[in-house]
Amino acid sequence: MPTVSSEELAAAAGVNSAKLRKDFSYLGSYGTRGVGYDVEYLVYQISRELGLTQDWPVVIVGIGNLGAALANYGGFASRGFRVAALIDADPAMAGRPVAGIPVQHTDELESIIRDNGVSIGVIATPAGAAQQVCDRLVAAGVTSILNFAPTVLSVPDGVDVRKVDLSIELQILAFHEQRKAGEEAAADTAAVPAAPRKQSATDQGPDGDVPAVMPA
Amino acid sequence: MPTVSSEELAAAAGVNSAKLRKDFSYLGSYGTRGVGYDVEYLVYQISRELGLTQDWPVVIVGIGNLGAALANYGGFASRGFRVAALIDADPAMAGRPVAGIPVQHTDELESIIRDNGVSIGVIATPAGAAQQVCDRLVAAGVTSILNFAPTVLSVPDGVDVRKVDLSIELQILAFHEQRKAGEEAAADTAAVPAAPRKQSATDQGPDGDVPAVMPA
DNA sequence: CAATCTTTGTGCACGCGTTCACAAAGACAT
DNA sequence: ATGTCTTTGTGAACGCGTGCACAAAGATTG
Repeated sequence: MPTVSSEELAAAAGVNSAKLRKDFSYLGSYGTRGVGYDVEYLVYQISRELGLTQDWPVVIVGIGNLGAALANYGGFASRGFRVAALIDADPAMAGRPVAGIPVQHTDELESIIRDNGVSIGVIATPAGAAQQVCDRLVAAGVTSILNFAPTVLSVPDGVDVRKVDLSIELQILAFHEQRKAGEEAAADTAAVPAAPRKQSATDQGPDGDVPAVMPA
Repeated sequence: MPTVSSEELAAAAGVNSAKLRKDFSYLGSYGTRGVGYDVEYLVYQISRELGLTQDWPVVIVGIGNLGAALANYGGFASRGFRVAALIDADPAMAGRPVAGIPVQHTDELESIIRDNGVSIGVIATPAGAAQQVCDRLVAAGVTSILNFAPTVLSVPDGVDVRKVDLSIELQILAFHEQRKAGEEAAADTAAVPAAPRKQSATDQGPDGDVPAVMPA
């Protein structure tokens, strides 16, 4: 029986072994003292807790470049997600297969959701269409939405929305890049608004540590 | 002069006003007591601290669906990012414009990086090509990499890598969805590995609060 | 100019999460 | 079976971040 100790796992993940054990203990007492954790059993228990052992039918609405990329993305199937349907508002797209799945027209959105028992929807439409699509998804019974459109969606209570902004990660990289470069960078060309009046003692440009407002 | 108070901002963002003021204080003393923060000045200071006032040339490598989606993404330009070049290994792609930018062949990767002073690279290639592309980017002088390929990249010290896994957000939604549904869900069909031996008192399936291992 | 009122900036205390440290559990050797 | 050795599971302490509460600052009014 292949096993791992919390110490090994912690070293591999770069975290504290005690924290790892405490986290595992929330799932139950699956380890064996003096031996460690049975790998296969542990993997199954974590998978189950995370919902990876269930089959989640999802629909992707908006089959542009991004929607097509998502449909082709291999990581979904391996984590229990099944693309139940691809939906697009363009009639010219209807019937055309993307990633082996025929695109269906928006008119059929409601019936697709109901027939497949879909509870998770992915929105990859232009910003302008996102809220409307969102409303229809929710009305048809979807309770979780992954939003790639650059809009804040408003939904009723009980519906979860997660927004993915593809430029945020880039922004974080740029933030660190800026600090790597030090403050040798030339003053930038953008107009600098005048300070409101006073000359604060601490008003001396970026310096010191990473501000708490920035994600790590 | 239009101003905002920390109270107004905190209410809008749904956070504590004291924390917001403390965060702002890391950037310097930009508020005026009795009045609030000068909006224009505050926006500029935050933008500068986050690196939004600089111009960041980036290259996108791998112009498939995802690469094309990124090239077309409007959010980049508005945040100081400029797509300096699109690069693909397929000779058939070379010269073809995507989002108004001609695709260039991988052979030119090094010269593109050097000529444009690119320090941030985006990898949207298949998993198999990612590490090789990464190595070439780093050798050419790139020090920050945004990786959309489903692989863990290894890089020398001093190079930042951020990995974007499009299915992680979906997984988080599924996790919450599972909890919404309660434990009424039928036992799933996957084979359940036998418990190693003992019958633990706490081994009674998911229950209680959200485990600390799960992101919020 | 003095008094008042608003809002910032921050010291301090509280609470939560991480880490330490160890007793209990169980495997394994003798 | 008894003892030793490894590793878990967790109580307790520590440290950090959040939020409270207030003094200081400055605008505004009479």
